[in-house]
Parts: sequence; structure tokens; C-alpha cells
Amino acid sequence: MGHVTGDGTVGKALAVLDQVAAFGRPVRFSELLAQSEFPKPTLYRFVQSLTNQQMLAFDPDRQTYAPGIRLVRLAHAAWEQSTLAPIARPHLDALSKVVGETVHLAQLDNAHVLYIDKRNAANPVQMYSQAGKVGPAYCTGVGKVMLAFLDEDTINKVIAQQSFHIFTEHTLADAAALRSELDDIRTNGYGFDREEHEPGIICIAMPILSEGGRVLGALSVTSTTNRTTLAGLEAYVPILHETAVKVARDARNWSFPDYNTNQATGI
Amino acid sequence: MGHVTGDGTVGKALAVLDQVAAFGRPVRFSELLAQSEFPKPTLYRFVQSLTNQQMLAFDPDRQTYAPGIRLVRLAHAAWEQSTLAPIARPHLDALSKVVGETVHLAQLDNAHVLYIDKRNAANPVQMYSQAGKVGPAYCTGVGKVMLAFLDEDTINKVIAQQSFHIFTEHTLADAAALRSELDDIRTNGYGFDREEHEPGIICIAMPILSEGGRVLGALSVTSTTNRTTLAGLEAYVPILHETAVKVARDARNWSFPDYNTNQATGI
DNA sequence: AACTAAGTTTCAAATAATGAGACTAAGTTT
DNA sequence: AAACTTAGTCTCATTATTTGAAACTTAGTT
Repeated sequence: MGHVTGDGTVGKALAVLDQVAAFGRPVRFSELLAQSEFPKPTLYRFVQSLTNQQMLAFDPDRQTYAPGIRLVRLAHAAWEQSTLAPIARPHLDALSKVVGETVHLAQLDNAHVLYIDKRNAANPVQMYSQAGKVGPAYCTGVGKVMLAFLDEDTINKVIAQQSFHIFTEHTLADAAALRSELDDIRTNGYGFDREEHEPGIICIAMPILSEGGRVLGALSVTSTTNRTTLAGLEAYVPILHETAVKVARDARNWSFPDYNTNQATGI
Repeated sequence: MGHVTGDGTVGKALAVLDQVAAFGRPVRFSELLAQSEFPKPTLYRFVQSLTNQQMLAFDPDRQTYAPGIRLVRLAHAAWEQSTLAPIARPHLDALSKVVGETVHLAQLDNAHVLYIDKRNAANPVQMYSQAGKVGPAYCTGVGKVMLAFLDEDTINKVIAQQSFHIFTEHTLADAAALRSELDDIRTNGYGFDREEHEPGIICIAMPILSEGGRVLGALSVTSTTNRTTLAGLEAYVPILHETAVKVARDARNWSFPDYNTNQATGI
């Protein structure tokens, strides 16, 4: 996930942190070293520093490193202060209650979808446990509706960063297919996931746009092909739109980091 | 929250990150500077680097900094890999279903309680705790039961770090009162929160201990004095114990960072 | 006992961090 | 509207830290 090093030692150390997180499992020093651009002692010292700082956790039995508990603490503050979650919370609760299906709140993060909050149909838990998960933008409902309403330059840059990995037989295969889909979404004002990411999973997604038309995030209602159809999901358009408008209204007073001005998208 | 700098530039930068998080609200550069040990240009460069790295988010309208979205992504990995949450998840679900009250899963983090997971009551209590949230150890149910089963040396060091701030008329006022309470907890095998942190809020808490007797975390069932009593909560002891044993069993194969060997507790 | 691989330490050279001070921009007072 | 104040940004010589080749230690083979 293309982060810019070049912020000196800090940037390099955080790149190592990302590397550990990217493994998705506890990882040995030698595994990190094998794919690292840093020489052995340099990498070693970074890992040591990060472990001292509890940004990494070291398991002495297995001699493995994993992202550390300090991140959980820090992320709570980030989630409360730098995401739509606290603003959207009551509206997401209300939406969840009415539709009785899984609902998601997402934001864009470096050309990827970052899930910020969620309500399950069954157990109404709200927590970043489920938040913090990253997903592809080109084959999720929330991803596509957010892309659709970015400005042309940003769209191009974000599309260039998509992998277009084929997850199912319905996954959009290339930039052209995606662009055409984004046109449809702009026309309708909302979009679908037609089993593009997981077979049997469909969703309807609605962008959250500021009054100035800037993309703040997206909402979605997810279900399965066993339980409903795309046409069935379309019944949620009015309440989704209403919810998105309410969130945008409450977010008016709150200007949060502009996706278009971070160096990860190179703008 | 006493972190050890001295890991060079990395440690210093992370101290700044903690400082921003500690504010609990977006903060201006000058506010950071006022309470910083770093000279202006040094602090300035740290804040710039962290912002570039999206560990901080800058709001250009208000000229304020807040913990950044990258933390949310990283914390998801930490939560899944370095906490009891994934192991305890099914057991917490089951517990929540049976007791129908708010249940918490917590771990110790530098002499403080870190809430790792939560299930809301069917009949929701208005209370604000979530994963990633930090709380005091000396006046919460989960905090006290975890302290009780640490070894003597560690207890002493952790007690020395407690603030003993008086939240309610029932808050334990000093180390002596806490030590006496810990003795009771060791005798019973579980503990209570007797409105020590918030008026009207009571809980019963059970430690999660490894077979070797090491403290892994704690579980609690929380309710209000309107709905039940301490004696009423005591009915949950069997299922709490059973749940704690199951979590410990599933965690057997998983050795996670030892609280006793990080330099933040100075051991 | 010899070999191998993983992890750790050393130390001189190279590089990056440091911070006093100067500068700019924006807002406030006279 | 000029002088003043304050917050934020930049510069550059000095200083301190990072760097990494190489050597070493440890633990696990063969």
C-alpha cells in the first residue's frame, strides 16, 4: 500500500510497521529481512525500536512479530476524531434498525476502501474491530460510489492504482468496465455490488457527499442472493439517501482531511 | 501514559503521536508546542512527518492535528493478531446471548485497562466504552481482577502507577484499600465494581488465567443499580468462569506479549 | 564435532536530525 | 494605516544519530 518513505527515520520505521501488518500473521525477522530493502542491522534496529515502543509485539516463544497493542489505543482516538464514525453513529443505528440488514460505513484511504463502522443484522455491535478493514475500491459497492463522485483527475489516479484482480465471474475486469459503471452510478446517484467481490453477496451503496459535492464517504446495505435481489435492495434507496444527507449535514461543521491532497495519491 | 523515549527518532516521533492522541480532540501546533519538550522546529518536523505518513491528519481550515486514518488500518491488524479478541469472539458472543447484559473483554496495557471487545445489552445501558478505550485499573472490575492475579512484584509496580483519582463516593481511595480488595478477589476468584467508576454502574468481573496462572485478560458483565444488585450479578459467576476457562484453553496455543517484560512497567 | 542458518553486536564513516535564529503571514492594537 | 504581536515556516552550520559491512554468538542441523 504505497506509502511514501522519505520522511527520514520516521517514514522508514513506519514502512516496517506496514510490512509487518501486511503479513496478516505473526512474522519472523528473517521473513521480513528477505523482502526488505534495508540491510540486516538496520531492519533489526527498526524492529527493536518498534517493539520497545509497543508498536510491534514480540512473541519470544515463536520469535515472531505482530502489530502491537499500542496501535489499538491510538486507533481509538483516530477513529473518534478523524473519521465519520462518531458523526454517523446515530444515523447508522437508525438505518440499521429500519433495514434489518448489515450496513456499512466506509471512507476512501489511498485508493482503497476503509471500513469505518458496521451494524450487523443480528448483533448490533459498533466497534472498529470490524472497522479498520481495507477492501478494494473497484469491486465493492461503497468503493465504486465513492470513486464515481471524485473529480476526473483523482478518478484517473485512483483507477491506476486498482489491481483488477478477478474475485468472481462478475468482477469488473478492467478500467474501461469500471469507467462505464461509474458513469451509470453518477446518473443514478447510487450503485450496486453485483456479486463482484464475493459470490452470493450483493449490496446497494450510496455516497455521502458534502454540499460542495465532495466525497466524504459511503453507506451500504448488504445482503445475499438467497434473501433478496438487486431490485429488492433498491427499495432502500430513499432511506439510504436520507441517511447520507443527514450525515453530510452533521459533518458540515467538520472538515476532515482531503483525500485529494495527500501525497499517496500523488496530488 | 509513560512511554519510554530513547528509541531515537522513532521513539520521539511516537511520543508526539501519543501527545496528540492524549488531547482527545483536534489540536493546534502551538498547543502541542506549549507542553512539548522539543524546540519549535523539531516538533514542527515531527508533526509534518507524521502528517505525511498519515499517522496524523491535518485539518487545514482549523489548522489542527488529530490522530490519522492510517492508525485505524494498522490497529485492525493489531487487534486481530495481538489481542485475545479473535480467540474470545465466539465465547463472548455466547456469553452475551445468555446474560443479556453488556459484556466486556479487557487486557492490561501499561498498568491500565484496555478494552478489547464488547457486546451491548439487549436493553442498552447508556455507557461509553469501546475497543481501544483505556480505563483505570484500580476502580474497574476488569482492572482489579487482573491486578489481583499478577505476581507480587508486578502488582507493586502497577499500583505505584495508579492515580487514585476519586470518581465516586465508592472509589477506592488509596493503595491500602486496593490491596485489601485484591486479597478478597484472590480468595473469591472474581471481583466487583461497586459504583467505583461511575455512579449507578456495577459489574462482576472474572480474570482469564492461563494454566500456569498467568493473567491473560478479564471478562465482565455490567449492569445498573436500577436493574440489579451485586448479589444478582453473582448469579453469572458460573458462566463467567466457564467462559474464561474456554478462552484460556483456546489461547493456550497462543503466547502473547508478556505484560511483565515490557519496559513501560520497568521490569 | 563440523556445519549451517538465524539472530545480535561492533564501530568508523556517512548521513540525517537538531535548534538558534531569521523570516513570513495573519491577526490585533494603537 | 502603521506598529505590534503571535502563530507558523524556513535556513543552515553544528551535532548527534543512523547506517551497514563485517564479525560474532547462539541454536539448531547433518
